[in-house]
Formats: sequence, C-alpha cells, structure tokens
Amino acid sequence: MSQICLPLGIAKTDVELLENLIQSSETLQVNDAIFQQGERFSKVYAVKSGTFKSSRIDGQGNEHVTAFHLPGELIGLDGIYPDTYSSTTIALDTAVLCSMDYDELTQLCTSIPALQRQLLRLLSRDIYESYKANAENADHTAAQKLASFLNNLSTRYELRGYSALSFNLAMSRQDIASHLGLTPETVSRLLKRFKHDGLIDIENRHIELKDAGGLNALIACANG
Amino acid sequence: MSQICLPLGIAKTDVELLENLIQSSETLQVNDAIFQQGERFSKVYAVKSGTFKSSRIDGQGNEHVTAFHLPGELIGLDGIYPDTYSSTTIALDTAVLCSMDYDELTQLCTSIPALQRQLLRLLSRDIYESYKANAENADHTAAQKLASFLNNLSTRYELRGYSALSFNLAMSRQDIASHLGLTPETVSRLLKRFKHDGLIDIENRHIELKDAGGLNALIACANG
DNA sequence: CGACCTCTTGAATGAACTCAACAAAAGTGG
DNA sequence: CCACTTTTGTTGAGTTCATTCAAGAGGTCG
Repeated sequence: MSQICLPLGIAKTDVELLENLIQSSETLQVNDAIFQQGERFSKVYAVKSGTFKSSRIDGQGNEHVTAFHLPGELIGLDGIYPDTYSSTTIALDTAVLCSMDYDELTQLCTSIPALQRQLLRLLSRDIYESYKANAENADHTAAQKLASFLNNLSTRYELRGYSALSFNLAMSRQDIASHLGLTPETVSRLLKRFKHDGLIDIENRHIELKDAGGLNALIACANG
Repeated sequence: MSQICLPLGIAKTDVELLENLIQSSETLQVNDAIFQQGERFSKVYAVKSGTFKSSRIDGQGNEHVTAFHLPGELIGLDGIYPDTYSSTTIALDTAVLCSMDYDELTQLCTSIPALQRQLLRLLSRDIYESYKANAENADHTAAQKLASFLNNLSTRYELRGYSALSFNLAMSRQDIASHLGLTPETVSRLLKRFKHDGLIDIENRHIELKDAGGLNALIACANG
C-alpha cells in the first residue's frame, strides 16, 4: 500500500504512521463482495493481487459495470461524496486486498502534506480517466470501444510491472459488454474479428496482443 | 467562492485566510477561454455566473464536449493528476469567474481540516457524477440520454437557486450532441418529439420542462 | 457423465447515422 | 437600418451498424 499511495518522498517516520493505518490484508474468493451499493462509506481499499469488478444497479434494475480494478489500484474513492458506496464491488478471481479507514487517512493527510497531495492526485486521476472513457465511448464504433478497452488494460498491467501483451481477462464477455455499453454477442464477434485480422490471439479468457499498433490504428481510424 | 468551497463549519478567521487566496473575479465574453487543453495546471476556478463548456480534441482531431459548468461549480480538478488541463474550457455566454492557486489551496488545506474534507468531497463528486453519466450513456437510447441531460441540468440549476423548470440552453445543439455522443440532427428531432409529446416547450434556446415526471419515466422506461 | 453457464454463430430488425437541402437566426458592413 | 454573409438549426430519405431473438457449441464442476 505504501507503494500505491506514495511514490513521492515521504519521511520514514511518516511511512510508519501510514502503515499503522493499513489494516491487515484480506483474501477474497470469486464473487466475494468488498462492499454493496448503498452501504455506508468508511474505508478505501487497495488491490494487492487479483481483479475486481464494480457495478451499479440503475432504477430499472439493469446492471452496469462501472469499472474493473487491477493490482495496485484504489477502490472506493467515488463513495466519499455521497458517503455511501455507489457500486457493488466483487472479486473476479482469488484476490488480496488492503483496507484503510478514510477518516484516519484524511487526518494523517493534514500532518503529511505529501500524502494529501498524492490522495488528491489519485482522486483527480479517476476523474481524468472517467472523462476520457466517456469521450472514447461516445463517438466511437463498437470495435473502437473494445480496442480501447484492451489497450487500456494493457497499459494498466504494464504500469504495474505485468506483461502488457499477454494477460487473462478475469471478467466475462458479459461484463466487458456491460462496461462498454455493448452486447455480449457483439463483443464475441469483434474478438473473433480481431483474431482473424491478426490483431490479437484469444483462447477463452487468455488474450495476447499481437499487433498493439494495429489496435491503436483502429481506435484512431475513421472506420471502426 | 466561500459558499462553494465550504458549506461546512469553518472558523471565521479561517474563512478570511481562504478569501485571501481567491483572486479577483474576472469577466469573460462568449468564446473566451479560461485555459487550453495541454496547458500547465496551476489554478482551479469557480463559476460565479454564466456557463462554460469543456471539450477535448482527441487523436483524430474530433472535438468531444466533456462537461458544461453552471454557476456555483468548480472547474479544473481533472487537471491535478496529469498536471495539465485536460480540456479547453470556454465561456458560452458572458460569465464571471473566480480563480484560486491550487498549491496555495492545498497548503491551506493542511491547516484547515474542514477545507481539506470539502475539497476531497468535491473531487469525489466529479468521479461519482462521471461514473453515473457513463452508465447513463451506455445502455440507453438517444431519447433517454437527452432526457437525462435535461433532467441533470434542471437539478443543477435548482440546487443553485435557479428555476428548475425554465432555463436557457447556453450551448448549441451541436454541443449537446457532442456531449451525449449523438448527432445534432438527432438532438433536433428528439427535442421536437419531446415538444410534440408535451414533455417540454422549447423555443430556440429557451426551454421549459412541462412534464418533468414524464421525462423521468422516459429515462426509466424500456422503450426510449 | 450430465447439468449449467458462458460463449459463439446466424438471420432479421431497427435506431441512429450520413448526406443533402432548406430555414432561421445571428453577426457584419455599408 | 437594411442587405448580405455566416452560422446554427431543422427536415427528409436512404443506409449502416449493433441489436434482438434463437439456437447451438464449448467449458466447468458437481
């Protein structure tokens, strides 16, 4: 968690203060929930390993997958404002999680300016990424959305030291479809097409990006 | 700006500190930019009056409207993380703006915990709203997106003490379309349909919500 | 091995798009 | 203040892309 919250220079004694705050790692199994939509907000979480899925149920009872969370990422920051968790977040595979009391974290922030700065940056990143996702999902074809999604996963894995070109999709086609505003059928057809076009290699849930440049070209190109 | 940043109890002396930070109000004319996409991040802004439009230019040179900003709202928080403004933001009408140096603001936050808490809440709100917008734009028909948009504007105007049912659209049909991932033609056709169905009354850029319940029903209903 | 769930494939439908033309409003200059 | 230009908004017809609906294949786990 130290690595997640503070790549910036923080004094050793401060790091100790921070680590006192972090509650013991917890292991979750597939479908175990961290929190439910509507539950009172109190903690933020960091993914140590495994993958999580956040989804909202809207007025009509439709599920919409709002985000996937990979190792090294923070979960729950969107709950600060409404003071309730705005999604239900579950483990997609066996996963390990750290937790941190939000009130204690903000108190610590007042005495460690670098920590405050970092927390604000992490919140801002979520806004930034969400705006970008919104823009990408708006004007683009289904193929472009899916290519963006794969590209995004790749970048995030790379950032955390995993392979950028070969990884497992912990989520179902249905989950991907919901996240991108498509149907599972469309996702399936597009993955097949990408494979046929030599952009990727996919076998069940294991994917290899064979031509990352081609994927990027697809995202940028007029015809999806 | 005091009202914007701190509805929470902050000591009077602290308010004075904060107000020292706020730089003089500035009046902008139509199309005047607050900042350009890519420019170095340094200040956050609060809308005193008027309307602003934030838009990004993507790789291919397509403009996408990421947000509209109404009186009482903060602008620029998505620039913290990348340390550059991630959109170009311009005035859609004659508008008045306050600005505030971000570094000074965060410094003040370390000595005023309530201010820090409020700043974090405002950042979280942007994440929350953006996730919600993403969910609404994903699975819904064009009519539902537009109804959501009108409803959203209405709520925001009401929150700030303006009329919830009668207001001017400072933005063009093109801007609305870009924001919602539609075409101007579709927006035009839908507004006509809403008017015909008695949901709204619209004359050029002045709109009246005649049947807010009907709009909400449309958003929730299966057939857009 | 059988039941269940996820994923894939096919054919037909439909919602929003593109393209094109026109109308109305706003801005400009004599 | 009026004619002219430019921008913005509206309307129509045809097309396309992703969807819906339906059925079958593949994987997983008791």
